[in-house]
Amino acid sequence: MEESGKLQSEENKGSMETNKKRKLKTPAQIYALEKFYDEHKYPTEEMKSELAEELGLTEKQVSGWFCHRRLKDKRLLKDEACANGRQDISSGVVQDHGSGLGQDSCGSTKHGDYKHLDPKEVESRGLYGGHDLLVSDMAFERRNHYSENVCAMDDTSSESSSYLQDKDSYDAEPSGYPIPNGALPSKIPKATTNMRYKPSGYLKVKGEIENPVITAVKKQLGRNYCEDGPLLGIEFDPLPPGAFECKIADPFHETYYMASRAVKCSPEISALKRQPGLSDIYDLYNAKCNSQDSHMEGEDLADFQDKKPQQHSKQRPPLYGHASRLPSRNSTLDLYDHSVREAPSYNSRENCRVGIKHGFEGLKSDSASNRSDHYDGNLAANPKDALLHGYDYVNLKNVQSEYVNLVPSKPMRNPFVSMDTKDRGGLSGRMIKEKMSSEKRMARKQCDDPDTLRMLLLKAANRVDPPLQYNAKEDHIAEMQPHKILRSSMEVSSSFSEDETVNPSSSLDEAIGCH
DNA sequence: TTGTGTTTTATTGCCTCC
DNA sequence: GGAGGCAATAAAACACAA
Repeated sequence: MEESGKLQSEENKGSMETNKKRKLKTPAQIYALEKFYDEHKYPTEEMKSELAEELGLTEKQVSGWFCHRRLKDKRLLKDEACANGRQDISSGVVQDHGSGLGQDSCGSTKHGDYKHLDPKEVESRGLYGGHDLLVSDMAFERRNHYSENVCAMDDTSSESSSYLQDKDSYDAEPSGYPIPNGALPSKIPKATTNMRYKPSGYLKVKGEIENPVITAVKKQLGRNYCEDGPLLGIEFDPLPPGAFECKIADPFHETYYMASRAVKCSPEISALKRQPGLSDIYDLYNAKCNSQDSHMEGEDLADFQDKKPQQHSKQRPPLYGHASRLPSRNSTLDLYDHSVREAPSYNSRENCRVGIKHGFEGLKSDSASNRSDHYDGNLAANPKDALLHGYDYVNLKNVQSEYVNLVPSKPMRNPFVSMDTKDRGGLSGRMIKEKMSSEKRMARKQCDDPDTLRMLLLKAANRVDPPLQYNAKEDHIAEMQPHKILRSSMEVSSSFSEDETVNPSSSLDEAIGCH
């Protein structure tokens, strides 16, 4: 805490001396804060300290952020209330698609309740994020689709289910939530833990009851079902003509196609797939996305690359100018950095902006310093172990990387669970543009940032699903073909030795170096 | 490239509660 | 009186249109 505080203050000093510019929080920090805020609108001093420490911020900053965040919520709630009349008209469509619980989440009475509830009381009661959703929650959830997305793999909408379980987990020992591959992040920062990083699976949503569709998908996938998404290497059959003309008419039978729809349907994606480099990752991502609005994916990678230099030039000086200035430990900031920077692709306007505003900046600033520092120190230093032993070294990164993998170019859009439909419907042109822009940046970031890329690749390597391509019991994890992924995703021409296969780090570094 | 609008962050003052 | 929160304000950062 003090370290971080000092760190922060020193940084602030340094920056303040030159100019008293405010510092944007990194996406990682934003994410952590948002996540935390999602659970604790009014964190205690202890929590703040903890969070501040984890994020490398000062308590003051954290407090201020929460304060502003509450104000923001309030304001948004107000706006929401103003727009309520209009929303009510279409509430039938708006509410919780596919879950059948829409009425619960959008009741006008909830709003009234909120108005009469002391926020602190509300928070202390754990109403936020719980089943007993308030309008504020809904507003937040809509806005904060980022967290939704993150949870999309942890649990597409685990807000309700996980919260109750986790509500009082702040002081609980990080138990290491099982992540999709069965690996347990052995060490998850408290702040992280409290942010409900429950990689309980992409398809774990608001309970089975709430998402029969998801259950159906699971059933359909059978043994091929992977908690955190489709299997690497799965090739979905081409869609029959006109497969998408009918919108999830029968989700129980069409989910299979939906899962691949994003990949197959979008010409941009198809183009992307042809693109050497991100294609595999992209596939990985897209396969997981079950995206329904592939039309929004119209971001040409070439376009990314064209603009890349421009973006680079726009980058501000690194927030953390030097790795040495950072604590050696794995801070939450660290942990989040890889993933969250790419992650902030909220559905909401607000969150969208976060992604836009912070995503790139955070990446650049941190990638130059702490990431290489800590990340390499942990994962790259012994990526083999990281691979072999799950995610011991990667901690939250792994959990986050679940998300990272999903966000190379677009946010998670779960057609079953999210409020995307509504969001999209409500998105202004600008929002959409921003959203797309944000997605674009995210993808670009992942191309630009070696560490992120490595993270992606490693994650991808870990995601090769044994049941499909290997016998999980027989095949060693080292055989998860990281090199294969590398080749396909990085277009690394060189062949890798066995050692390289075992030690993806070197290969990755090499690849990244080439990159 | 520039102007404009929006969002985010930081600061400050006031209020309430213990 | 101190701590914590809220609200107002300023300024920076950012996106976008002209």
